[in-house]
Amino acid sequence: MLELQRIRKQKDTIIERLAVKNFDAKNIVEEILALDNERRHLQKQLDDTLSETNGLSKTIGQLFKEGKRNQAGEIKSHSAALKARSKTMSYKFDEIVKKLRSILIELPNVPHPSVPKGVSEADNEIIFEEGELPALPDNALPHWELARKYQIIDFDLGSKVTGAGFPFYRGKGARLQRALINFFLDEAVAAGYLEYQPPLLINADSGFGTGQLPDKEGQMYYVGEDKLYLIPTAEVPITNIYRNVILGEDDFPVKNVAYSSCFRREAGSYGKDVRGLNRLHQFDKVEIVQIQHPEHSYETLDEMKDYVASLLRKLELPFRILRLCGGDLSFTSALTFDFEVFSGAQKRWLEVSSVSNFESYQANRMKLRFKNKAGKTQPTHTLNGSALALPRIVAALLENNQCDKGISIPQALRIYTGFDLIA
RNA sequence: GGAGAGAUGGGUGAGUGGCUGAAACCACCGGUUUGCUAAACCGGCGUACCUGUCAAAAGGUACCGGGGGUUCGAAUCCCCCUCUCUCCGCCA
Repeated sequence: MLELQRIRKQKDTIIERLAVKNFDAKNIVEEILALDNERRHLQKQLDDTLSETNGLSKTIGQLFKEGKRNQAGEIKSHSAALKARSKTMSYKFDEIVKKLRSILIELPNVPHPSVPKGVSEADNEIIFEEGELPALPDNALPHWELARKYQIIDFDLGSKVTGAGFPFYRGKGARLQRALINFFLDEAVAAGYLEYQPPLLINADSGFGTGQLPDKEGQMYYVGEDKLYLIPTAEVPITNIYRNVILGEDDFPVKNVAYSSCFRREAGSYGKDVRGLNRLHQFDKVEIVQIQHPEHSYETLDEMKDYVASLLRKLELPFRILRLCGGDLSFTSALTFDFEVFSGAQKRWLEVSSVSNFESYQANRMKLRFKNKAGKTQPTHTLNGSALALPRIVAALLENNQCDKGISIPQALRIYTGFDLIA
């Protein structure tokens, strides 16, 4: 949610920049400003009336003490009339505030100046590429066939027990999962992140805080019996730790990491993109979250970007970094870098991480603030990134490292897997 | 799941209808004193919105878990919800 003050001050800039996201903000911004004016006007009226009533009440108390009951009675009736009036005003005021808020949350975050205009992922800007694409023989197998061949992931069994998109990992496949999780967590802790193990279900307030609700409600699994949602990413519980929190300047940067299973309904997904591990309803991910002073958040974004790159380098996977264009940028993000690894047999780039700066958009929404040097509270900036999402990493590892003897494990992972080869 | 108790500012905790945005103490910040540290003393110390202003100062309103009600007036009385604690039951 954008700050109202900012909309008041930078109306034109905001409209201009949101155009990069292909969002026509003109009308909505005008409406917000009109409602805001109305709200302020009403509040002034209401406050004045309440102030008058408070004054009268004090007088009544005084008169009662002095035993002047008759006089008090007169004022009482006046006060009662005022009260009725303030009640009507307050009702109207609440309506306006509610409406203002509901419109305010429809306004997406303003993209950073470096975000290129564009309508789809085709317009994303490749800013970095590293590693050699694997030269696999023509008979190289896609990961879902390798998974079957070596009996390390069972998709059919998942379908039987749960449904499509809920695979079983088995034997060395399961061990590989565990190895990756430990590898990612250890790396993050070494980089200064504090490890958390979050709840996998969250309440509606938390869903709202990070922006999953109300707009992406259909993407989360909902446990109606208890009014809880399964987390689509650890970002939600980890960032919401700081909902309604006021930090000190000394607390920056807050660096947290968490492994969690992630649950996504992925309603509407279909086709070749979703085969095998490419898109699942349940998957594992290690997520890094930082909370930073607004002046330093972009340095932090770079730091996180470099960190994710270091992981892929250690896994010896060819990868590239994309700067998302306006059209592909999420509702809440100001700037996002996507990481893609090349999966040799599918001959496709697969997204394995998304590192974003939300600036104050999430923080303002969840009232995460800090006291600045001047002693005023202002929203912090929040950032997060996957480091990393497992399934597509596994897909690329399996496909790229396949050879006659089996699938070889990259050096960095071997101390975690305890084996060099899946055969 | 059953029974009971409770929820007050960063913390402890007072407050059962008006003079309480809230005592006191601790923590914290500033100052005085002081070889240094400590102690002592003095002062400050919540959040949001509105008015005001170049900015401030100043003022107003709301907030004592959340929502609603009674009353001229509610932290204080009533109703609902949430959460916490204790005991019992169940259980990884």
